[in-house]
Parts: sequence; structure tokens; C-alpha cells
Amino acid sequence: MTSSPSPSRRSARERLLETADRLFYAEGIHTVGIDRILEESGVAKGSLYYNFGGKDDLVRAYLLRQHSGWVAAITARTAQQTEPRAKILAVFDALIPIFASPTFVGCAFHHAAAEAHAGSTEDLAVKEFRTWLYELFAAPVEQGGYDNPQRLVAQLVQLFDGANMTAAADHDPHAAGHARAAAEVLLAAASPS
Amino acid sequence: MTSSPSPSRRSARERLLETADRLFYAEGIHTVGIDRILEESGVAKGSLYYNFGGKDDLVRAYLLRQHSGWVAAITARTAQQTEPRAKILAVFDALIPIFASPTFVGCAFHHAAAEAHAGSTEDLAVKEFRTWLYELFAAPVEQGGYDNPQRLVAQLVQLFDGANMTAAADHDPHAAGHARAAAEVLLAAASPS
DNA sequence: GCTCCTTTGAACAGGTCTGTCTAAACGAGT
DNA sequence: ACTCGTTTAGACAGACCTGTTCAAAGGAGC
Repeated sequence: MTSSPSPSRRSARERLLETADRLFYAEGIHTVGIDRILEESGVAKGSLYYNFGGKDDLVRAYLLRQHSGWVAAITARTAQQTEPRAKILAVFDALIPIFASPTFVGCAFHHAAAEAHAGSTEDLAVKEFRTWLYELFAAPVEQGGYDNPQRLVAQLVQLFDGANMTAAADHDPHAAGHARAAAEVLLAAASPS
Repeated sequence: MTSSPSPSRRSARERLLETADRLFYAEGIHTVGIDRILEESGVAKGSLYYNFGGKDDLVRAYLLRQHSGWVAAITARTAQQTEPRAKILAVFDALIPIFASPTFVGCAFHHAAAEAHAGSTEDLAVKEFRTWLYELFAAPVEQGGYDNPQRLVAQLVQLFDGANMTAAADHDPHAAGHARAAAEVLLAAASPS
């Protein structure tokens, strides 16, 4: 079935998705044509239209893969924490290895948002990611009983976005650490007792 | 000359730049073809290649215009302030009317960075903007004698970027206010005495 | 009236991209 | 051996994009 690859070689679908992920992320969705993806993945064009409906479906699968990657990387860290404050700070700790990756060029959803038309596949995927991002902070903030929780969540999301931007655009190796330190200060200032 | 428009109608250069600014910003540089710009500005194709060398030069002029817009909007506010703390907070006050504009869809340089190839016209313009942005905060931070100035500047830039992201992607009407409040907390925590 | 800068309209070439189609081959399971 | 899901290779159409070129007209200043 869909999850049983051929023995000698991975399926065309897997190779397409992996190559699309690499190229779309590194160079942009609009910039990369399907011919590039087909050439670098060694897959025939017919296989793309057999496995996916077209480029749009491939883009959707790419963004879903990116979303899953963020969820996996961050919940792996936050799930180990029980205290609300530690859960929040763990998000920024999770950014450290992500930013350190040699292929990191920023948050894929920031890029997708920049290229997206309203109502497009990219736009919908970005909205889903943003919803998850807010909930990621909203849950522990509420649990911690912080002052002005709505504002605090917005500020933490801003730090998350800003850290991604500065890590990518300015190649700041301490972006995650700086954001974490800022989050500590904000949490201390919003602590109830 | 270049600054004396015709009496009845604005010059082709002006009309091109204004239309390019509107379309590039709203829909992206790669997405918008010159034919769209020519059609909506009512300028002949020959005039584009007479005034500009081609699309690349038009893109360069568009990003320069955006850069000038940011500088004008922000220095108009910061120049009124004398105290370092007030100068820094004035940057975030300047964001309020910018974010409130009905045509605001985020920082043009965030979008350009997402579309840029390394070494491209967009890439160079983004680097210049980022340099200006850091200096915008670095000067008053140094003047104010704050603790760990390098980290503080990075954190303020992160708030600036994050506010732009949340204002655009999430349509948060309080993005600038939240970022300003966060900056106040960070400045208080880094105050020397 | 003359000149020169600017603008116009239109056509053309060359390139890229997405999407479709066809015919053939492969390979695993029955 | 047969079937069916999958993959391959290539050709093709249709659309869009950038850039170039040309002849002609407009308009301001001298």
C-alpha cells in the first residue's frame, strides 16, 4: 500500500516529496518548477500526476510535512516538561538545533505566507500552522495563571517569529538564546504572585 | 529633468514606480509580471525599458522606495525623542499606523527575503534594510548604557520582526502595542542602575 | 520652427512553466 | 502465467514571462 515501499528503491511518491521539500524550502515554491523536482528526484513526470494531482497537491503535501516537522521537533521538548514556565521556555530551546541546521533558511510558513495568494493552498496551510503556534503557547500560559495572558501569548509568538527571522536573515547564531532570555523576562514580569 | 513631471500627467517613471510598488508589495515580486504593471499603470513597454533597464531595475527602485518609506515613517517619530528609552519605544509607536493601513500585508523585506536568491537584487536590498534596522536600535541602546547591549538589540529586532509577522499573518490589531509593552519590560530588565 | 528627450503601440523572439497524453515496461501478489 | 498498480520516457499544447526592436508621435524649451 502507500506505506510499503519497493525493496530496492523508494517509491516515486517518497522521492518526489523529499525532493520537493528540499527545493521548495530552499528556493521557494513559486521559483521551483516541477521539472527541477522531477530531474533531481529521478522521477518521471507521469508519476507526479499519478501520485499527486499536480503541483498544487505536491505543495500541500510539502507544507503538511513541514507542519509535522515543527510539531515533532517542539513537542519532543515540551512534552518532557511539566511546569508551565518550563514548557514555554522549552519551545525556544527546541529552536536551537533547528537554527543550527546547515539547511535552515527560516520558517517555511513565513516564506509560504510571502508567496501566498488569499485562499490559496499555501494560505490555508499557513493559517493552520499559525493556529497551532498560538495554541502551543496559549495552553501553558493559561495553565500558569499569568497576568494578561492574551498579550503574553502574542508576545511569545512574536519572539518565536522574530527569532526565526533573525536566525535566517541575519544568520544570528544566538537568535534562539536571545528569544529564550526575552521570554524569561516577559514571564517573570507577568508572574501572578 | 528627473524631478520635473509633465504638467497634465505624471511621468511614465513615476507611474511605473507607483504601480510596481503597489503590485509587488501586495502580490510578490516574482508573481507580478511587467505586463500587469504596464497594463495597470497605462505605460508602454518601451517606456519601462527606456526609464529602467528592465524588471530587475524596477525591483531595485521598488525596494529602495520601501526602504525610504520605513526610514521616513520611523525617524519622524524617533527624532522627536531625546531619551534613549523613548527613542526605542517610539519605533514601536511608529508601527501602529503602519499596521493599521488597509494595504498592509507585512514588511516588504520579509517578503523579498523569502523570494530572494543569494546575491540577487532583492538579497542586497534586504541586507541593507537589516543593517539599518539594527543600527536603529543599536544607537539608543548604546547611548542608554543598557546591560548586555548586543543581546538587547537582537531582542528588539526580534520584536520588530515578530510584530510585523503577527500583524500581517494573524491580523492582530494590537501587534504594535504588544511589542511595545514587551520592549518596555526588556528595557526595564536591562536598565543599568 | 527646430531639436531633443520622452512616450507610445505593436510586433517578435526565446525561454519557462504547468498540464495532458500515449505507449511501453516493471514488479509484486495471486 | 496473469493481473493490476506503479513507473518510465517522451512528445505536445497552451499559457505566461522577459527582453528587444522598430517607427512614429508627443511635448517642452530654445
